Amino acid sequence: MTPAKTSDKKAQPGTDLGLLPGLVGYQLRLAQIALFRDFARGPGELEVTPGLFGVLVIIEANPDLKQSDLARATQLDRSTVVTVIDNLERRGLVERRAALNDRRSNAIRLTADGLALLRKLKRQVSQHEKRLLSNFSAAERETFLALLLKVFPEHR
Amino acid sequence: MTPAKTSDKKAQPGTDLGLLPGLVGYQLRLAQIALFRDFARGPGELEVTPGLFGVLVIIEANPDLKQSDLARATQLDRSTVVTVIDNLERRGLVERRAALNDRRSNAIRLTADGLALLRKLKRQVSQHEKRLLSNFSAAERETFLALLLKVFPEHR
DNA sequence: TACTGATTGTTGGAAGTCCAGCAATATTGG
DNA sequence: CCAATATTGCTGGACTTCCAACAATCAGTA
Repeated sequence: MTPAKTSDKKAQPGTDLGLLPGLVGYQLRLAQIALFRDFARGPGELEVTPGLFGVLVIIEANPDLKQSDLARATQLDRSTVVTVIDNLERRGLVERRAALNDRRSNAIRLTADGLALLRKLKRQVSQHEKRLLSNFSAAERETFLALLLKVFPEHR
Repeated sequence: MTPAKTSDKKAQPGTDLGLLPGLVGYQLRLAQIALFRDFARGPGELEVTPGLFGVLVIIEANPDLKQSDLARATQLDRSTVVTVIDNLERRGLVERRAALNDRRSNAIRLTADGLALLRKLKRQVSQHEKRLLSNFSAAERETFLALLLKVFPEHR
């Protein structure tokens, strides 16, 4: 959930990056940027960012979710979730209902359109992952995933 | 180079994350977010983001760098570099000089203050890396770095 | 039950980033 | 040498995100 459309930027080889390439933090950052740029790519490009995709998946998996819980699950601020849901609601992918037991909360759920889009997105994301890991063996993929989880274990 | 100060958000265990946790792209994203949040942490907190740190390192390693080259090296847009340099210049860490051979370009270099700050930052970043990899053996660190580089090899 | 404190969604303001387009300057081809 | 093209830094507008503060509502306690 950040800007970045589809510009094809490559690193400038002529420039000295100093100590950066040896920093795991730096490479993690670069990989994430590249990931974001690649996400929307591919034949059937749908107007969704990795963050929005995550939001839709979580809403599908947790019908009538509260916005605050969504915020916690996605690591977004509550106020950001307001904007995000505004966006998705305007596009008819999601709807806010009154929660049953709590008059403060909204119960968020996918609309039929939202569900249909999510189906397409899942296929697209699957392609994206394939592309991402095209150089990886199955074992490497597992190792990579395990190491990523190890970075900040307290956060999951 | 993104917002995010120091809020202590943890994942909500009660919420089903669906297929997300199995996606390398998702875990990469999460790790990057956690990385960002941790970056400024620590005893001597200096007001710099990972992105700004990278900018300073590159400027130090390439005296009289042009803004456009900086943009390519940092994967930022040229217009974003304008803002970033404005910021650093206002803080007296960096200066724009007229380039010698090209009247369009600026030659960016660190000021004495910038260099001094960068020294401190390097120590801080080193601590950050240690924290980041506190659960990693040396071999795991190497493996992790190698796998990160493998994600989008065409970009380096 | 009535207070006190927490939680929920929202708004407003700030920051960082992107893209499209601009004028000034460089570079290249005829 | 000149015209066409490319590059450079910059501005303006749009997004996304954050934080701080708020009113409404809920939950726990005296």
